[in-house]
Amino acid sequence: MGDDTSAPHVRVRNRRGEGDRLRGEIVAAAVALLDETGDESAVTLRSVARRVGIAAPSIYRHFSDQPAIMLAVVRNAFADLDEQLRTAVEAADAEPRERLMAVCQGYLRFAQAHPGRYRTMFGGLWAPDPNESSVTQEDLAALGLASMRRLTEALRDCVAAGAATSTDVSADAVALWLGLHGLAHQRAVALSFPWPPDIDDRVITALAHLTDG
Amino acid sequence: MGDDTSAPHVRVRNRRGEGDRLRGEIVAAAVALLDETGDESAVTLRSVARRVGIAAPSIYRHFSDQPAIMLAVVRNAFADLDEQLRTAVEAADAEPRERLMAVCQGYLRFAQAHPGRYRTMFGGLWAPDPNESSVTQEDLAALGLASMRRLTEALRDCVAAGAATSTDVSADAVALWLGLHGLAHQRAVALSFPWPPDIDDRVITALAHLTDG
DNA sequence: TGTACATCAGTGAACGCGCGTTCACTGATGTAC
DNA sequence: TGTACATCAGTGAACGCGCGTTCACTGATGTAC
Repeated sequence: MGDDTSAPHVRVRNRRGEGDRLRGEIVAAAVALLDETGDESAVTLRSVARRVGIAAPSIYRHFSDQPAIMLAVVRNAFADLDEQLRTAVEAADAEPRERLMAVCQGYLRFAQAHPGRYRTMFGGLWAPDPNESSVTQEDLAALGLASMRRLTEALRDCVAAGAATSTDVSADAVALWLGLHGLAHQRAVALSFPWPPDIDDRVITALAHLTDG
Repeated sequence: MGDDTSAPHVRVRNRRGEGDRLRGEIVAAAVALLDETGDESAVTLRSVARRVGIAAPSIYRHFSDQPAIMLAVVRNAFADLDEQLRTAVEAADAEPRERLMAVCQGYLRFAQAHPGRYRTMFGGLWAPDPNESSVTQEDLAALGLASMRRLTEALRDCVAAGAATSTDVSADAVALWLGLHGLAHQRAVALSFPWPPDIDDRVITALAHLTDG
């Protein structure tokens, strides 16, 4: 569990022309630190460098500063989340209600499997200062859009099939996401909480306006 | 806006026997820093001391270490939240549906008015390490209970009056809280988000299983 | 009423630490001739 | 095929900073006699 025992990891320098590999290693190390500690502030430039097995200044070849690493981690996490939702919906059978449940459960599973990453994605603290960052506001707002879209489509299909009674799919999809987020976030955070056994279904069914059966 | 212009604040030393006043000033300063920056990590022992106008070591007379300040801030915030819910429900008229809406709106108003404090209360990062803190796990779990209770009671009254169709009030109150939390947290965090105009009612009505009208 | 003294409220200097960042550098390796 | 050299991948030492915490202290003030 000590830093010395994990990853003694004698790193071999990348071949000439393949220096960009290090970028990926840096992000992976940051993600690992985040998942292990669950604490954003444990992901420092120096801790990441130690984890990768390089000198701290080597990071500057790939990231302009420390917040840039966090930004890459978050982008990466949103891509992972969307990928998980995609495979969840593909694995489900054709029935719209099943597909919606699959998307929702996939979302909750992601949060439960990676609580540190989830908290960071939606915690807002990693966000670069808009005054001195080149990352635009729209750029950030777009991050959750892909997942939101999957949820909206799944809900729309339910309504079309008569499995849900929503009369404003876009707005209800947002409401449904808020419920999932509340659930996912609290699970990612709470040490103990009096969870009712069927809380997932309870939240999803109510917010999606699913019909009985 | 600079630290030098705000609070030049020549502090007068407390009278003998009234040293405990400083404890309150320290918590108030920590809350102010949290509300202003929205960032937990900006609340350091030294920044709090600067804000109060005392030397950093003076804090040790009242708090054993830095996490102890955060714990006091969080306890204080939960007490404030419950107080706000109490007055909200008192101000509402007798109709159960109105009272439930008042509790929910009071909750959302608190989060919107104090986003930094809200994030900290439910962010889990301030939590003292259970291994080296005397604060018990139950102690922490009890923090949100008072507010949860108010929500449950309001929902129960709705069901009794036929204004809501829940068949498991305790579980549905948790579900309702999760929706409120998702909403409150996302509002406290997001720089921009495509909020549907009636999102509050949409979330509350669905999760509380309110009947129409 | 006067005075010695214990206590209280708070200070100032110093410590070691990990942090982000800079700077000038090193040594291996692909490439141009 | 040989070789000079530009480039690339990464280093090591150092900087100033703010942090939490410790230590021995100071000076005002209430209290006991």
